[in-house]
Amino acid sequence: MLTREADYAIRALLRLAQLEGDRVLSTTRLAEEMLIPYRFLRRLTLKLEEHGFVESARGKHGGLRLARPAEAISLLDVIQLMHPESVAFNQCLVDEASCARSPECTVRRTIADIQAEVHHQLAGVTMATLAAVPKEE
Amino acid sequence: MLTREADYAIRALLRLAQLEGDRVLSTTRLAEEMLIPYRFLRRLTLKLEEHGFVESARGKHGGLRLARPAEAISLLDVIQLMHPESVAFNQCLVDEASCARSPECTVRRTIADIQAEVHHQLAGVTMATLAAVPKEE
DNA sequence: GAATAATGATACGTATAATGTATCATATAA
DNA sequence: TTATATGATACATTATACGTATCATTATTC
Repeated sequence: MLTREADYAIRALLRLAQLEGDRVLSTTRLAEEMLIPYRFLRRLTLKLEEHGFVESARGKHGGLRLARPAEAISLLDVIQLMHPESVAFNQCLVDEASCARSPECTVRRTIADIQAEVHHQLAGVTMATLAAVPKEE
Repeated sequence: MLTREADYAIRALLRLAQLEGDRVLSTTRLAEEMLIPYRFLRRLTLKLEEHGFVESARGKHGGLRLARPAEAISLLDVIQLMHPESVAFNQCLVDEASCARSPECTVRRTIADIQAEVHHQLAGVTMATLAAVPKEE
């Protein structure tokens, strides 16, 4: 399950992907448009900036823009940044030492295969993909 | 991420799937063999029984066995019983009313598609599938 | 029939994390 | 110089995952 934080991050980045040129959008408007709690978004965008997903302009008429092409930001990227565990399918696939069983155990291998497939799919959807969908949102 | 409860349930059912005939296995041994905390397993098996996954025999030499064929118990079945949220990929896919956005929003539809694919895969792996793997566990 | 070994049912405790809010500092445009 | 923006943290509140504990009931075996 996506956390709200990851969900909000995806929606915020999607909106920024829709901006033209090097326009910026303020966090205030971003929060309003995407129905995200303002203060939550503020904290969240700091992390996005820290990790090179967005750039910010301070002061009046400041705001945010993507720091890299929308094609270069996948759902997997965002989720792994915001909440790595939500794309891990079992504890042992995050922390090997957390499980006393064999690393080759049937359950682990089976779950790992499914996880790999999901990661592949999540990596295939980028902010450009989402932004290209005729908007209904 | 699978919860420990779901993980344990899968491992317990897998072990029971390996029993021959209508043999039973006690919770004590099941816990030992599959490295599951005994009391946790006790509570967990009640739920499995309540929902028709296992049958129990009480008294001395009692224990548990599968209540239906191993082929008829998929990973999806078990996870959905133990922890439905862990196979839901977003809050809005569990509780429509939790989100004020359009049901047709891009993010929701995209995540829903990926969720459907994962469910398909989880439904394709049964306790019989797992039990058939040459054991290394 | 008493002792033993098993499950049935439920209640309790604790630590972590998700979600959201608040505060103060800093930068920039008009 | 004022207003509007972000930078950086700290705080509060639930919810829940995980594990433990307790008492009752059933069936086998000697």
